[in-house]
Amino acid sequence: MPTVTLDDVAAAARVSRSTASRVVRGTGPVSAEARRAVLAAVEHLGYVPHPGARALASGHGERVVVAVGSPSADLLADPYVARVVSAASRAADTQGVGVALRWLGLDPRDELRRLARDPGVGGVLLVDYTADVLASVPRDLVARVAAIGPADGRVPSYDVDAAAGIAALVEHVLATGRRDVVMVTGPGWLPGSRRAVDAYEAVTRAAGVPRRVVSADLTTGAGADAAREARRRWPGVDALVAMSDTLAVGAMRALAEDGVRVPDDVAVTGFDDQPFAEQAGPGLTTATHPVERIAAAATTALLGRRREERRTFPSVVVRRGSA
Amino acid sequence: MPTVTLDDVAAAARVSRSTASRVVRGTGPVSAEARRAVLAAVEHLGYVPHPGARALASGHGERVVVAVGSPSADLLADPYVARVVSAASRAADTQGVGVALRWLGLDPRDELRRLARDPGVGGVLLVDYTADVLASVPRDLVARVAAIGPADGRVPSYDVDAAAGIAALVEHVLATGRRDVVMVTGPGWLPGSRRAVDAYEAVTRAAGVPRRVVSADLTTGAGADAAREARRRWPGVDALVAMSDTLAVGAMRALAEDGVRVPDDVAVTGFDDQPFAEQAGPGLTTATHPVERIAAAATTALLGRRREERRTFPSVVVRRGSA
DNA sequence: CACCGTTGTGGAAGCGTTCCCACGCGAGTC
DNA sequence: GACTCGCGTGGGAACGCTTCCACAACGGTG
Repeated sequence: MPTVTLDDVAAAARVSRSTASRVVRGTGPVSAEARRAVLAAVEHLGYVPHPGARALASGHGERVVVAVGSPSADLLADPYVARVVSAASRAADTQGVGVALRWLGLDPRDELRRLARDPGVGGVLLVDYTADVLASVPRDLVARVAAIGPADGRVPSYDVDAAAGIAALVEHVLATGRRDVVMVTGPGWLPGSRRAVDAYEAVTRAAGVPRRVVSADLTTGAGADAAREARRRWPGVDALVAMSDTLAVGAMRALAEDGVRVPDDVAVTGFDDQPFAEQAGPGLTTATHPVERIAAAATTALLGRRREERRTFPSVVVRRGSA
Repeated sequence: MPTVTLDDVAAAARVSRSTASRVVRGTGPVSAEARRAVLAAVEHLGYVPHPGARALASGHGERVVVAVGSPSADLLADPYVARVVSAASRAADTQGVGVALRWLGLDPRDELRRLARDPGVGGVLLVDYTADVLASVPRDLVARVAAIGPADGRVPSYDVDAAAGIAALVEHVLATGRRDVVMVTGPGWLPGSRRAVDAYEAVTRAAGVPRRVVSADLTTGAGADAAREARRRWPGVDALVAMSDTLAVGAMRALAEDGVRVPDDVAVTGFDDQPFAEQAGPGLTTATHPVERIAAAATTALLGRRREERRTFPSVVVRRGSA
């Protein structure tokens, strides 16, 4: 089974290799007719660009590096990161390239510079980053970076529509008659935290109910603490809207230990629809976070050198027992 | 910063590019003097071979493919697979290579042949495979394959010492006075199932208590069903030893719904020590499964072309509330 | 002393792309 | 009608490496 090259495609389409290359990469001026012929040939011959050759000629490489930008290395073992890597690996496989996982460390700027210089790196997928990290992306790397999560305009962003998801959850809770809804948000350095709070505030303001926010790290322990803090500060609380399932499960645990019934006394919602959300206590009401689709889209875009400003993926509410 | 090429190295060492290449790859006859000069130049200039150029010229790349051998594609999204991919990606990154994820599909033999032929593939990590898949590894691929899990002698195996882990759990349960211990094992096609049962049988036989086994798919639903089946068939059951945390959590759920108290009426143990094991009901007693370490070791061995027959990693019991 | 294999070496031809440059061509401008 | 302009196109030189081949120098063999 001899490998199909761009020359084969060009010959089949009766154009030059240059034109075939332009069509495949989607750059430069090409007549509609030539484009059609080339695409047909690609389809027919089953052409797949050779990543090595591409890397060699273009000067920048093939590997996709999933770069974890959190200040701590713990998140490298995080299930969320694992899902991103896994989905990216699957998407990369179809293009004949591989994925690597790296922690940006304590000096992200430096590590990003190294990434930009590495001839083997075709693209960088940013995960769990701070605004700081986003700003340290070197200019010459920007074209090869995609952020999994919110971003400013400089770096393209692939993200769940968390604002809509959180808003829908808050509305759901209000629709069931709750009036004292506390938002449990993430740490301040996480860009998503701000966004979640904004969505929550918009809905609660419109509904004329009070706005109450507590902040916590994204662990079950912190979720438990947050639930207790909320009940202490606002004894009348009848709903807890958490920014993540992890937080929510922690909160439910604390409530159960304190003899508070879920959802009868306090409704609880999470976010992400992780596998354990289904297994937790009464079943956690949450909103989906299509991590796999997001990571796959970002990877494909990166490898295709297609540039998109931002792309958001819908989040839908999953009703279970907890709210 | 211009990239350092092999020509630069050759020039600095006052030899030809050919000789420099021989030294770098460690092949072919080279005088001691030339070798020394080249290595010094490599060191001094900070030379790193361009993986793309290498792949292009040599015809074969070095990507590591994580191949999922289960009959169903669902397991591609499995957290276990995600952990393997994630750890492999991290290990691969240190060697400057990438990892791809692929499902072997309904005809694993065919897909494995394709992998063997693919010039971009440096190694294959087998995951979630049947004995069948193991046997279909083509001869010329064997040297580039490692199995994450049990294996026959043909393919090197990197695996947790599940037998010891299960045995320790059964012993722990017996030590707390249980006498009617049911093993909940996985589906027959999974090589690990057999092993778990063997370990269970050895310990129960030695202790002179009855041997009782039910089999189930590795889902919470199946775990719930298995728990009910066990109680129906053996009403006096006072302990459930499951082959995985997922199974155990499902079992606990069914028991709770049926009004059976854990651990007072029935003790439950899992295996894997997954994150949710801590959060489940009374906290799941389980045994560790160092997936990350296993995957990392297998990847490193594969890339270093080091061949090991098999390597097992210890599993230790984690005591929580359920047993 | 012609012949041989062995050992170290350099030259050069690719590998499959991208990208720069030059070319032809028709439509506008003076 | 000679001129620029822009578009679509093709040619060809890289890109950094591996690998094949040729060759020189050498000691050993008939």
